[in-house]
Amino acid sequence: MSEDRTYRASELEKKWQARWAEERTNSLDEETLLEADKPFHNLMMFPYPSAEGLHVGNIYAFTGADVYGRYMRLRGHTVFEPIGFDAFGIHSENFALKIGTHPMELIPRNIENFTRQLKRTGAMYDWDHTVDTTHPSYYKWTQWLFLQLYKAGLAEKKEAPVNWCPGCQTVLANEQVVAGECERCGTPVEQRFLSQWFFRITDYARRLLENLSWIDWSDTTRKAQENWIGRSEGALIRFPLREPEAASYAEGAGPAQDVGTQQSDVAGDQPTSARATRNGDANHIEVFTTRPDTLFGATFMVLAPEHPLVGRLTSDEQRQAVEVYRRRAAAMDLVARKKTDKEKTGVFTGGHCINPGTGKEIPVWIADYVLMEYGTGAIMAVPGHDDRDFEFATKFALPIVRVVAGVDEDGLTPLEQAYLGDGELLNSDQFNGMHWQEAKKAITRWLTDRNLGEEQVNYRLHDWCISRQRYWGPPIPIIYCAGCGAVPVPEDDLPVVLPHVDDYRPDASGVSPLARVEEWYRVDCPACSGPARRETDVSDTFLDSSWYFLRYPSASLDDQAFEEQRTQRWLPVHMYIGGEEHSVLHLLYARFITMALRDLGLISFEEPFQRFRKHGLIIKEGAKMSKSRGNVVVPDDYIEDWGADTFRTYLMFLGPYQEGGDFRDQGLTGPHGFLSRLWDTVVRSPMGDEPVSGTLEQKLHATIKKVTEDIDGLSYNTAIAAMMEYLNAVREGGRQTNRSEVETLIILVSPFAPHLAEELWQRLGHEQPLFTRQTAAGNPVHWPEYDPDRATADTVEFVVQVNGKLRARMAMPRGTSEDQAREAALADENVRRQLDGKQIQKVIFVPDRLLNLVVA
RNA sequence: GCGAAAGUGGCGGAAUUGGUAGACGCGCGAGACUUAGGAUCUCGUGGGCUCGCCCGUGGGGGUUCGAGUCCCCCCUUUCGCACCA
Repeated sequence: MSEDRTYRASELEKKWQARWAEERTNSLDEETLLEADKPFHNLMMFPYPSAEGLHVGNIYAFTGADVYGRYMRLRGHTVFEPIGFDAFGIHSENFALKIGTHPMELIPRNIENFTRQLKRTGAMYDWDHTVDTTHPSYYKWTQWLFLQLYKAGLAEKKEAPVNWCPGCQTVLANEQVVAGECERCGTPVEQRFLSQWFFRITDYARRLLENLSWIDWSDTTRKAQENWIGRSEGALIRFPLREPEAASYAEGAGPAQDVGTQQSDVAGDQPTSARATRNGDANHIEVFTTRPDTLFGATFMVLAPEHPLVGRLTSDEQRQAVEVYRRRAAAMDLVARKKTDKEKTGVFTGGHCINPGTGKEIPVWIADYVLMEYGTGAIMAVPGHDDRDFEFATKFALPIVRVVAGVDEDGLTPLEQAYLGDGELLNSDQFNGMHWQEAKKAITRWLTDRNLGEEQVNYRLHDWCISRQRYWGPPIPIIYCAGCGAVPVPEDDLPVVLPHVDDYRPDASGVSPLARVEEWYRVDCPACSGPARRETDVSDTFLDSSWYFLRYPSASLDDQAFEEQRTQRWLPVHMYIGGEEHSVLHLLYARFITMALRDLGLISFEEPFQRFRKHGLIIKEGAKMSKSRGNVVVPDDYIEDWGADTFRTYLMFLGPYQEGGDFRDQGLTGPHGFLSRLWDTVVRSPMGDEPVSGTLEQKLHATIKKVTEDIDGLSYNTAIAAMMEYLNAVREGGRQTNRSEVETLIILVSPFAPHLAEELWQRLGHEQPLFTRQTAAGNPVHWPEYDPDRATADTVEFVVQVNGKLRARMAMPRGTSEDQAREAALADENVRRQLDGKQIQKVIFVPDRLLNLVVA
């Protein structure tokens, strides 16, 4: 039976996978979902099922998560490890268009292929509780979620300048615009003004930021969110208006109407941010500044070209120039608009306002370097102390005044560039001599007393635009009626099923493909039964993924999105592992949705992920993997050749999991040799039944300790190295091995190589597998304990230094005293030669480590 | 420009309350064995030489008995953010 004794990974893995499927080893039954005593929700970011199949990067991510889940399971937890498919969205749709297959055919095919691949990796997914975001049974609840936010006033429709991708022909979220280009296709993004649905995530900016201080997440991810939310402290300051002499506004005339007509032909007059509604009242322009201390240095004001007060401030002489400039700015795509290296442009409006500090009149300009989307869309320009304002003032010969002086500087020290350093105020009346930090508070207080300003905190975060003028997404469940306005689809009528449309191509009109399907969008108004029309936009795919983790435990229920008891049992997610590329997109939205649901009383926690850890990225032979380079690792081939166990173990070994590493074909032989040797030890060579030998016992305990601690900290590479080291010691010199010496190792290796471990476990005569069907009571505890006393060696290698240089190593019993160590050191020939009869001036003794003799 | 992380043998990477630099693996060299297996086993493998030392963790300073680890300056790389007032 020699065949029986050869390590045939592929056959053996298929055997165990079949058994897991048959015995539902990894599926939780309803009772377990409801009652689990020690629940552990082990979540990984669900994949987008591309046509290319599972990428090695996916497997890397998933394996790291699966190792952790298996480890927790061996410690007795009931581990819920779900997987699903994030299959809506522009990416799928674009690909479907490209190959000419309808997404409703393409996506199920991709999902099937992904499922096959995922099963082959040996991860312990619960295939009875998966989600597919494109299935009506899932997006019914995505639509339901929208309705809950709508009812709570957190969803609103507003006309707004949005990022428009001419390539994908759709609106993009700010997060999907990378350096002014479409994240997906790289086309420069343009500005358009469309009526869109927004979620008021900015209402949660403060909480989203503050909770970052206590959630247990990878530091870099928290930092990325912190930057994205972008809190800045400063002041809101009101500058009284001085209207242009020649302006055609008669006293008492309603300027607002005029503003409206001025705006409409140029650009929308709505602010993007829900909170930026304060551009000033009839008599003031408001600005936000982080440097209220430089108020007296504000020598002019700059408004965004889209600012609603521009029309009113513009004088007749300047009107034409202003209009031309505004038109140009509106037409400009956002790449060009936001390029920082281009020369500043701008136009004087002819209008003025009063600097409330100096009481002097200052001119009001418009320029595209001021963005309507941030703050109030207007700035007080302080050219003396701001680089951008300095550049602008220099170009247009506007006055530059110094109001902060550093050491050895005074009011006469010329400014060759904006001064941003530390210093004291000058040219600022009663605030002269004050340190600028102090002046910030003092001037803000002074303004507050006069009702000309107040302290203000501003966030960079924008509201979340969820409308997409595309086909492949869940229709937004709103109906428009001439009489009733926007009416939510009654919950009983959900889902609003996405119809099968043959021509789902987007077009440049900015109107969704669904708007061409009259029989679909024509409906009766749910309120008045009159003729009405459905919303024809679909929602952003980030909405699908913002709540999927809530769905998993309740995935088998069709009467509610997430059932209370299950939710309480399994959420918040205990461990979430995923890529850093989702630091500010998915992870922020998921947090927002969770907070909103909690405020609505639908769940009882406000942070969705107790622990989040990012995984690193895999490169191939030192280079980024890409199709164009032709160096993409196709996992199927490797798994077929080497087995899933070797592939998994190698992926976890090639570098620190949280940092990624370099995939090298030759590298696979290392872990493969290790697993083969383990196999040989158990199966091919006779094992004795002696207890663990003395030195090995210490090594075994040290290994258990190391592997346990390393898996806890996701340091998989060093955990594997420790196991290799141990196995090498067990087999050293071809010695007779004992069953007692390898049995524990099989358990330690099982999170990485579960198939092999089960097979060896069985061959050692165990009737029950390591991973048994999970129950509410938990799992059998297999993970070994270690004895801390036995995990340390009795003998240490002790080092003797002379003047900090290594001169001798000697084996010493643990706990050797300084005197004994010194005696031994002085007996060493080499040490004696180094000392050369010199006077020992100082002795440093580190117990069980070293002795350092310092001589003159 | 701002922020974050990182620079260690031929290669992937170990080691930081400051205490033996290079664990483990790949590759390479020498040998053994053969049930020919992506074998296995043994020994070696940072550089240099006068064989006892010297040099060595991107570069340069510093603190210390002792620095890959701490401090200062600089260089390089990667990843975020980027006219955010």
